[in-house]
Amino acid sequence: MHVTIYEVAERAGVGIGTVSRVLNNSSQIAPETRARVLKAIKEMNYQPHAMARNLARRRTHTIGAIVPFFTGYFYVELLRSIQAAISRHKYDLVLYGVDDLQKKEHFFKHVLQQRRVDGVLLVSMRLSDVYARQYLQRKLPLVLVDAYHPAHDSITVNNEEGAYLAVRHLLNLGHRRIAMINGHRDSRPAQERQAGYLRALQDAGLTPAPKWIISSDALAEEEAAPNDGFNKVAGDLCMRRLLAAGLPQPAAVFVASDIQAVGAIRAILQHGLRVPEDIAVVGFDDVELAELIGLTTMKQPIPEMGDLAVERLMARINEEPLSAQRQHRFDTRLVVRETCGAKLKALRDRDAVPLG
Amino acid sequence: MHVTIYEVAERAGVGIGTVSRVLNNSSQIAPETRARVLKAIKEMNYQPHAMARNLARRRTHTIGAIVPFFTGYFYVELLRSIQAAISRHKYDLVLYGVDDLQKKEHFFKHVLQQRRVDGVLLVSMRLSDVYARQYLQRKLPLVLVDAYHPAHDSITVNNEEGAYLAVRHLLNLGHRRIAMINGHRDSRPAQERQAGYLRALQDAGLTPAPKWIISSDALAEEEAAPNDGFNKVAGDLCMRRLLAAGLPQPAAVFVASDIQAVGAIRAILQHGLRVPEDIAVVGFDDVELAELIGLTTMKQPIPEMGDLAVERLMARINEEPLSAQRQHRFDTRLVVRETCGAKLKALRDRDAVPLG
DNA sequence: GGCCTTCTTGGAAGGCCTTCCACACATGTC
DNA sequence: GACATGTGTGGAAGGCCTTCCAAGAAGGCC
Repeated sequence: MHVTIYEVAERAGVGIGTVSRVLNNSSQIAPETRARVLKAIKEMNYQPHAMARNLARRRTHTIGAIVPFFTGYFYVELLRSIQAAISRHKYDLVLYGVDDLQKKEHFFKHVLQQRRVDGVLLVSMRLSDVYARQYLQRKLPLVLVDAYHPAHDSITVNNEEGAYLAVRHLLNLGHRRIAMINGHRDSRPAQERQAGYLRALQDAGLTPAPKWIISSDALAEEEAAPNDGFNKVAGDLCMRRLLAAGLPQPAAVFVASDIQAVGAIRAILQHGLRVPEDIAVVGFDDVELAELIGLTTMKQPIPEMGDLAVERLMARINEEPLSAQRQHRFDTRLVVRETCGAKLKALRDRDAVPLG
Repeated sequence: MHVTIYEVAERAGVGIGTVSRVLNNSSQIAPETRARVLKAIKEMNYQPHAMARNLARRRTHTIGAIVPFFTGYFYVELLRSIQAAISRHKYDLVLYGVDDLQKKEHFFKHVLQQRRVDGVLLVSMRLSDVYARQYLQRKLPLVLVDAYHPAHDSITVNNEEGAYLAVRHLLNLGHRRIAMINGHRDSRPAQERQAGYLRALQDAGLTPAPKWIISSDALAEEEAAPNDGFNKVAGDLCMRRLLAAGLPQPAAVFVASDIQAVGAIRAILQHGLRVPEDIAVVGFDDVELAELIGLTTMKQPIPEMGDLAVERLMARINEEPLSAQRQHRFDTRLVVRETCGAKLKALRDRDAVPLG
């Protein structure tokens, strides 16, 4: 039914090996022969059968991405850059969307064992030592993005420092009563961001108030959406708790993700308070959404992370000798918009009558 | 290196055919034999080689999705439901993200010719007759989502009616000066939405003002982002044009996509006007974002569309005799939030002293 | 002319599975 | 006992490519 390499070979009056060599433009072929083969290929509209190639080459020309698919924006933007980079390398991208963290093991296994892919990108998910070892054993290249394991390449962000800078910014604006809303603290980024928050307060000589650190894992299962807690509902609920915690109220909140910040802002407004006048808000991620709503936040270089992840993975797949460092950590950058009140303050300061 | 079916067969003391039959739990196998084979499989941690299976079965157990990847939210949400549905069918999803409409042909060809996938979902992209025919010829199942071609299955939304209802809603609120902002009008949804807008005005006895119908294709190439024009920048620029068109100003705008509406709203605010008091806005799509910013919009049943698309595709792949209808058209539903001013009006109406 | 290289080419083997045909055996029927 | 039927199994063929080995042809050298 479909044209095969045998038919092409026959038509071109050559052997199948020759056709294959033309296809993979390998080694030396007489220019005249190559032309004949190419002509036959064109005339018969021949396309090699991808599966057969994969089998013969022991390469699938495909990479798999295991991505949490519940939250949204951050992953989407990452996925976009990953997809673009992979496409540049002429690889296919198989997407394994994990909509429930319970199922992630299934995908780990699936990808690992069926040899459908040449390499794997694992996004924002904890890799257990068991699987870390298995991937190494099977020599299946693996790059972690927004996640970390000492035995594998990883692309992360300096979460601790980012959180530190975010809180520092709020401190510089004169705030002292600064709360924090976090995702589930079993994730590494959540832990690191909290550490940064604490360090910033301590460096400023402030004592963090436990009741002002609210994580979505503190919420009842049914309340917060499940999974990693980095979602709008969790942000909303955490903020309500914070507001219900009694006076004095925090004057500012550092929220560990933009999407939670959206929920938190809504809760503040519904409580009859204003952002940033009554409560200033700084988020983390800088997803597109943040710009739309004027959220001050820490920018993660999402496209760069995706790009680098793919480059690393390709290098592993092609067994290029890699430059020493296997772990890359990007810095974050403060993006000042409306919700932190900095612009408002600048206006006021300008208009204020100098006392001196 | 890897365990093969031969080794399993040897260990279990059976033939390879038997192992294969156990693997595909096909036909009758003596329970005792099956148990022996399963035991061997387990002991050797055997996993069949996906590529070899694919080659032998002439099935890839993979479906491809060609999705425009530049705009964002609508596609993401669709993709999420597609991914979930595919995963339920134990299929893999290969994602072809088209970041530039110029490249779409490349993917059409790629998918078509290399037989990497058992079926294709084509999202929001026009399918030329040439490719429509080629897909039929090669018997590669194809389902269009948010796109239409008479020769293939398609899942669409009643855009004309949706737009009609949106404008009707604005009319009901008492508005007469209603403008429209659209995406590139070479896309079918854009055309249909415009048709609905015009019909609503005409039904109300109003004459549409050409200068109040602004499409992103009217913008200079460099200004608007490229591709389909359904994006924030285009929305912003179109709105500016509208405001620059002189008095009287429109009192309401129907925007053909939520993401453009976001841009439009920003333009309105920056122009010193208020939403909805000075200009009411209604969007189209109801992406998550819409809820976040309180945008009144026409809801497309995005998850249902993704689900149905996959079901249809699976039915085609499995050559199930399909129920007659190949084209499915979902209805849209008005979701009233803040930007249309309906809630505001309701408040006022309640507080107003009855004149009678 | 004889021998050695260097190009270029053909095609078998191999990658790992599914499927189909054939066969062995058990059971049932008259 | 002869035959039909049904059940369970083995393994060759086939799916379509890449790769490697062998070998023919052509050219160079003494």
